[in-house]
Formats: sequence, structure tokens, C-alpha cells
Amino acid sequence: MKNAAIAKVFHDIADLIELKGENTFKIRAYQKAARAIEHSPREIEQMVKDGSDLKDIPGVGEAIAKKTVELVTTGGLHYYDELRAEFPEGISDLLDIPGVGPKIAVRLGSELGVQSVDDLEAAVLDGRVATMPRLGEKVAENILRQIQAMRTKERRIPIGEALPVIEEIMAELRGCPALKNLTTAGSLRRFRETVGDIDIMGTTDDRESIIDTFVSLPEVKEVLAKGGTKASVLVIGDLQIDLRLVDHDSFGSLLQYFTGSKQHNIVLRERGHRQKLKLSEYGITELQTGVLEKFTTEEGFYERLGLQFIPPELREGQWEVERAERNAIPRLIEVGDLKGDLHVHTDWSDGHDTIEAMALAARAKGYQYIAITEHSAGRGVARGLNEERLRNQIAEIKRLNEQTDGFRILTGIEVDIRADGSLDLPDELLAELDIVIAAVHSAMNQPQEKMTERVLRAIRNLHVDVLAHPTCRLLGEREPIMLDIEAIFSAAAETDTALEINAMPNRLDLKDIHAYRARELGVRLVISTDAHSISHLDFIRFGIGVARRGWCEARHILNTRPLEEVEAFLRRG
DNA sequence: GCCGTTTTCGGCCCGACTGTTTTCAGTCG
Repeated sequence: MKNAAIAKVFHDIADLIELKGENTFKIRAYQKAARAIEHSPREIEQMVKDGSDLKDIPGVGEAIAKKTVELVTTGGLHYYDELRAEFPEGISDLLDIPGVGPKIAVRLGSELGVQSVDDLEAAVLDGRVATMPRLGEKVAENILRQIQAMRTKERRIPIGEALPVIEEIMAELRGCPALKNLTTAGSLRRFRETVGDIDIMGTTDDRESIIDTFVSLPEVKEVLAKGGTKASVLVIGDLQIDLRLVDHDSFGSLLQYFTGSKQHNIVLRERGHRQKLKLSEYGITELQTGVLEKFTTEEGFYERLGLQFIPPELREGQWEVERAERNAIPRLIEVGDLKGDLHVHTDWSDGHDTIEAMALAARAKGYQYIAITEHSAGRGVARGLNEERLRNQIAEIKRLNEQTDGFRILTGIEVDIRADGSLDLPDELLAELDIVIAAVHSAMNQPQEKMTERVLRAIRNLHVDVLAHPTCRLLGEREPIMLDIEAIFSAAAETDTALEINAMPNRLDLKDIHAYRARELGVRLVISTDAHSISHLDFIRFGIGVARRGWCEARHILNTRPLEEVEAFLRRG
């Protein structure tokens, strides 16, 4: 059972006991444990098999650990079944409607016999909801609006789609001389792989003019709200952007608050509580004196709490606060640490630009090297290279290298891992290349055992240096292949095969928690763009975001190393 | 149900908004 499935059970339990009216803190305990399991870099199922102590997971104690073991070993949970039996099937779906909480949901069920969202819609339309005591016209109206909004609600948007739009808008706002600070907040700033609504925050002496500029930007399709300090707009692509203009003297605590995550803020406030400090978006209040201290910067806010600054990417309420206490937050990798890109395509296969153009663009970014890694012939749709064309390309690259100093084009291939785990090109040819990247591109529906064996066989091939986009997921499009990821990590560590963090914004594969776990196990990582054109080389920042969320430092990433070290790695074993 | 520099019991983040009420319950982020 996957972590996501386990987490869903505990989220459901939280909903059900909330409907039951149980202790708020018990509800929160289940929610917290569910989130921790969701974000766990380790497979819970594997931990149970290994006999690891689940109580090491923050928020998981005796009771939830026991339930988790039952769930993983038997596939079911008695406690969960009993709870579900107490309520009609669809009643907890009502909780997904903004404005409907447990109290109202239960009353709708008991007083009107509502058992589903559809039932509720009917009850609003025929006027029954509006006549309930302590509810009314406006509540009913709001419920109806929310139900309709839910039906048309768009998915969360991949960060790769959202970020360029936001940056364009922010660049335009920065043209206003009255604007002092401007930054993103929320999950976008934390670099989560998908984002919902987007918050941007700024400070200014002239709020009115900034708000006016914001709502009349050319990208704005619809103005949802416009007030004295805040405006919400819908831009092209149905992205909702909220601009908040806040007081300069508490900008630090406000930015901290709106960056979240919610769980990070809870952990921080709990800790503050023990220090007799009350934390809020307005600053830090000493409980004894009642004096509120304001902060213009986030750095000052964390410092006042006796904490090292915590980069936004780490603020998920897991271990970061405890590590900041011990001054153990590392210097995370940055774009500027990279010395090359080890996975790009050119017009020799399905890319758009020439080898030379790609190399020049990479060099212009300050890189020392680039690896040309076309698809192999098995990948018919991508005009993959057969043996002859690959040999021609090797010769071409050799010629280009002779013409240049201080930059190196590495010969390579992104070779297909066939359904049986064999590779698409003979070992003798692979041996001639500087770098061999292996990847799954076909037969993606194999069962876990077969798929894992298949990928392990490729990893164990002596010529394979990197496993590309290991889980093959496409955000919002294709689920990851079934893989025993821990087994892959172990084999990668053992054979010193690097795993790729593919920076394509719709891939981000490995993802953050996988990068975390792989790093923890001593697996060598690379961050590559898989660029199919010059402009794709800029995708590298998305890979950096994933790596930072995985607590990676420059030393964990192979392509932060100078050319000689990378070559030494490629010649290993 | 979890957890510990007020520890094995007794706490548990904080502020704001909305609607329906006259002081607050419910919900949200």
C-alpha cells in the first residue's frame, strides 16, 4: 500500500470523527499524521516490512502506528470500517464544500436527509436549507455557489506553468516607482510542484495606484475583488492571483505567515508557546509584557525565535524547525552551483536546435560541459539514433570539441530500457560514449515486480551512468510507473549509478521526497533539463527547486562538479 | 491522539470573516 493511500485513510478518519463531534485535538492528530505520511520520504510499507519504528515519524504515536501496521499488513482497518458504517456514504463529501463544516454537514444529514453533494444542491434549490434554524438565505446561496464552483474547478497548476506568468506580472508591477517590496508567497514560493491560487505581497506608500495598476494589467481577464489593500484577479489560463499590500514594518512576519506551510507555522507557534511567545502575522508578542515586536524581514523573525533562517522550500513542518534549532540547516544548492547539463536533445532526434547551438547556449550560462543524449532507435517516434547515426554524431561532436577551448561536449545517449530490461544498443557501442543515460519509455503498465526487475537490470549494466526520469510520471497526465523505489535507490547506491532529477516542469522526476530519500541513502544525483531546445535549458531552476525541497547541497549533485570530476565518475568501475 | 526545557497528565497556533444574533458559533487559511 502506497503512502498516499495510507494517508487517505487517516484523512478520512479525521473527517469521520469530526462529523462525530470528537475532540478537536484528536481530529488534528489524525490530520497531522496523515500529512506526515503523505510527505514521508520513506515508503511506510517498507518500514513495516523492515520492522522500523513508525513512531519516528513526527505526529505518529502508539495508536496510529498500530493502525498503520494493521492497514499495511491486512489491507484494511477495523476502526475505519466501523466509523464508515456510522454515516451515510457521501456525507463526508459535503466537507469538501467551502463553508460547510462538520456541524452543518451533520445537521444537513439528520434534519434534511442529505447524503451527497447532489442531494444538498437539490435541498438548496427547493428552499429547505434556507429555512433551517441558524442558517438562512445567504448560507444557502453561498453553498449553491460553492457547489457550482467546485464542479468547474480547475486542477492545481504545475509550477512550470504558473511561475513564468507570475514573474511577468511582477516585472510589470515593479515598474511602479511607489512599490518597495514585492515577492511571491505561499506554495509557489515554497516551490511545490503544483500551485493553487497564488499570493504575491508587497509594500508601498501608495496602495491605490499599485492596486489600480495590478487590476488593469493586460494579462488580467477578470477582476474578482478589489479593495484598499488587496485585489484578486483571474489571468489567462484561469490562474487566480491575489495581491496583498501590507505594512512595511511587519512585512517580515506577514511574508512568513503567508508563505506557510500551515503545518510549518503550527510547529513554529507551538515552539513559541513554550518560549512564552505568541506568534502571529503581525509579529511576536511577549506573553508576560504583552509587547508586540514587529519585523521588517523574515530573517529577523526567525532570529528572534533563536532559529537559523529556514529557506521557504524546507517549510513543510517536518524536521526543519528542530534542525534550525541546532543550526543544522545546510546551504542548499543554487542554480549558480551547476557546471553543466547532462541530458539534452538536438535536431539529430526530436530536439529543435543544433548541437553547436545547444553547446553555445550552455556555455553562455556559464557551464563547462554539456552532454548530448538523443533517444535510441527503439524510440521510433522521436527519430531515435541507430548505431550508424550515433557513430556519425560521435564524430561530429569530436570535430566540434576540437574547435573549442574551455568547454566540452560529452557524447552520450538516452538509451531505451526495453520491456525485458535489456538496452536498445549493444554494449560495445555504449562503451564508446562518454555518458549513458537509461530510461523507460514503453510498456509502462508492467506490474511492480516486473518493472522493478527491468529497471534494476539496466542499473546493473556497467555502462549505464544515469537513470533518467526514474518514475516516468507526467504531472496531471500520467501516473508514475510501478516501482519498488527503495530497491532502485539501494541498487543505485551500490553500483554508483546516478539518479536524475529531471527538471522538465511537467516531470519533476525524481520528485522532492524521493530526492530527499535518495540523498539520505547516499545515492548520487544529477539535475538535468532534458532540454529539446535552447530555451528549455532554463528549466534547470525547476530541478533546483526539487533538489532544495529534498535538502540537497551542491555536494550531492554530480553536475555541480567540474569537468574532471564528472569524467572521473563516468570512467568509474 | 500526540507529546514533553511547565514531561507521563494536561495541555494542544492564531486571527479573521460571515451570518445570524444581541454575544457567538462555525468555518477558513
